[in-house]
Amino acid sequence: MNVVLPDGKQLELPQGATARDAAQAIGPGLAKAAIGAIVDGDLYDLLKPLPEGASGAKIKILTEKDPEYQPLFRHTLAHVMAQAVRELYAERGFKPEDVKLAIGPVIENGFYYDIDAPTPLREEDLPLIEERMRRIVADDLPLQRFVLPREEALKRFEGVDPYKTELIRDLPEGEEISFYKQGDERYGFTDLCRGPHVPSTGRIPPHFKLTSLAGAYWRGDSSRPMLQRIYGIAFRTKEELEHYLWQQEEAKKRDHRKLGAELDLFTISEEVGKGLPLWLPKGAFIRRQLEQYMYEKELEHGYDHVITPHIANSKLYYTSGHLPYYKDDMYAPIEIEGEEYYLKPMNCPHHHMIYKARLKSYRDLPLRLAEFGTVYRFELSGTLSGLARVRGFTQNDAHIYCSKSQVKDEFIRVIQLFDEVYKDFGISDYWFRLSLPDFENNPAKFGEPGPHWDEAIAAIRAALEETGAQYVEGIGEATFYGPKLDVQLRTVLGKEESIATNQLDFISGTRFSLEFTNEKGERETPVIIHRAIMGSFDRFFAFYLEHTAGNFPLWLSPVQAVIVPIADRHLGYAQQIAAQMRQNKLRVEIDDRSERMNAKIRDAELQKIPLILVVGDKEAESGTVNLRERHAKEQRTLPVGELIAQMHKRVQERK
RNA sequence: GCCGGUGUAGCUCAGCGGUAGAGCACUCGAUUCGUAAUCGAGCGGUCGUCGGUUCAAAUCCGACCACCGGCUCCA
Repeated sequence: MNVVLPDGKQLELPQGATARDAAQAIGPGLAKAAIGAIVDGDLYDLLKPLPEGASGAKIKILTEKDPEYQPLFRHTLAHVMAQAVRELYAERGFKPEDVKLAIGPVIENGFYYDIDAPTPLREEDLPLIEERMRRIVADDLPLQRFVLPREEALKRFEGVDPYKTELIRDLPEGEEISFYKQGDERYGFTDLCRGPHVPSTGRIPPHFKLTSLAGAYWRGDSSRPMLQRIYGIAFRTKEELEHYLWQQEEAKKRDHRKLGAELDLFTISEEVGKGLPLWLPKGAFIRRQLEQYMYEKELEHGYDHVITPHIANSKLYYTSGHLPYYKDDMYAPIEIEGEEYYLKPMNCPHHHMIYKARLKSYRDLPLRLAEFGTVYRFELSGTLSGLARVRGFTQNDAHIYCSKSQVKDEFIRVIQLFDEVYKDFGISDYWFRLSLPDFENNPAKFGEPGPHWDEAIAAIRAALEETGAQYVEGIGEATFYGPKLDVQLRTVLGKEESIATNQLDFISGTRFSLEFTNEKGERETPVIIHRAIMGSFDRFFAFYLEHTAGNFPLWLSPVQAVIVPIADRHLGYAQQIAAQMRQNKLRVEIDDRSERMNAKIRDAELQKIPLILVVGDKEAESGTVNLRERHAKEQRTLPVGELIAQMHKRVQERK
């Protein structure tokens, strides 16, 4: 067969040749330096034969200088770790096969392996495992790849490792079943593996570290065994590893739970209940600002605001179809006068009843009902986290009732509203995820495919295309009543998170017998768009707090400025300008503690107050303030009136 | 909910079988100072909870609770 090198040269190779053979054919120097290859865009190792019929394939030999080879050593490290764990247990008197192995893939910055060990792994085992790993790397065990027929492959694992057995059984017929072996039977490790790997363990850069031990269900299914997952990170260079660790440290400083405590924004009290946050005055102020902002935005965009109670009769949720399917995710019912009431887990049914309260004409549509609706959901205790995952939260909720022909335009308006709002908050790195139904694997949830699904999906796709929004698609995450459009972003810790969600609903209209009279005088059922721009105020606030590291812009800062009098004799002047600023609706505090100015400035900086106003003799005489901006060393002096005008301008511009 | 880890003063942490400690914060006093921590004194803890072992438990053991890292879930 023929392969094409990056410089366009053709290379003739025998059938079954590997990338190693290709490198050798090019030259002995390259053969020595080679560590992997890119073949038609796919990462290959030196051990696996190039794809059959690869004639004309473009091949690029990788050396340690090419960052693309990173997954190779991360993958091999997972194997090295598995070997190390087996060695550790062998030392503790177990047989190697007592340590059962599930999967060990490459992930974003490293790798993990899911392990079923005879005794639980403990955190203190990690350094022991890491030490053995370093030795295996130093011993430079060569890797080999071999293929077995399905029967023989199964024979290796049957009755020994149920996980590998299941993996092989689930491989599609005709799929090649390959193994990678490092070292030998006496000192080494063999694993069922698709590859690719580095050619020997000595080629793994020593810049790795085991980071954590965690539980993980076999195949992510909570009804199956809980395995132990060891996470590791690995990089090509020491600098990359150190940079990553530094980044993680920095990110931890921005954790909204930490900042929430440091800046007196919110607290969670065990006595109130877990997942039920308490907003302290400063946090509550910002939350109110967010609500006020959204309230005005929604007015501009043609929404009507409604208010509904926090609980509802169980009948409402039978009508909606949420009971009994979501009963386990709701707070237990309250029995009153022989009837059951639930804390509301969502606002839609209440809004549907508002729609229904008066007869509707096509002239009323689209009808956009919005509410900052507080809902309660019984989330699993292990998932709760600060304000980002709670059991009681307030949604920036709205339901848009419209005709089928209006769906696309309404979705466009929703997407545009996202753009507008997120831009105002300086959030630019977000994308949409269109979640589609999975009829094949979950017919109970999604029912039958049909034109309503097709039309709904087509309308959302059209809206996304027309607005040019960035989006990805995912199968199986739709709701039972329609496709879902989530808004995704990345937290400071690099994790992808859904910040908001929108759903198209062609079922509730029927379930609740919602109607409108169309142009022809006929009764028609509206389609409903569930939309939440900020998602929940709680989670949005958590994200935004991390995004800004607590450096809120002036319009959102609970305290916009702190006045620092240099000595007590300047207190009168400080009070005078504070009064003047407050009359102009500015939020200002005076630091009148018996502290040195340096201490006051330091504390104001730590509290991330946007403006520090130092006043001393010079300022009092001239009616000015000395302004020091947050995190800026330089200062300027300006008249109080001008300061007020500048602050107003910034508040206006939301800067 | 499940797996692993952690719970000592409001916060950050030391102490890890023999009478509970430090810094910061707070209160009081002194200081009145020009751009990131002035000095001194005082207040403050049934060491997460309950039970066990021991002459003696913050310290060892068990159960529970909360939190952290994951898994799972997210209408």
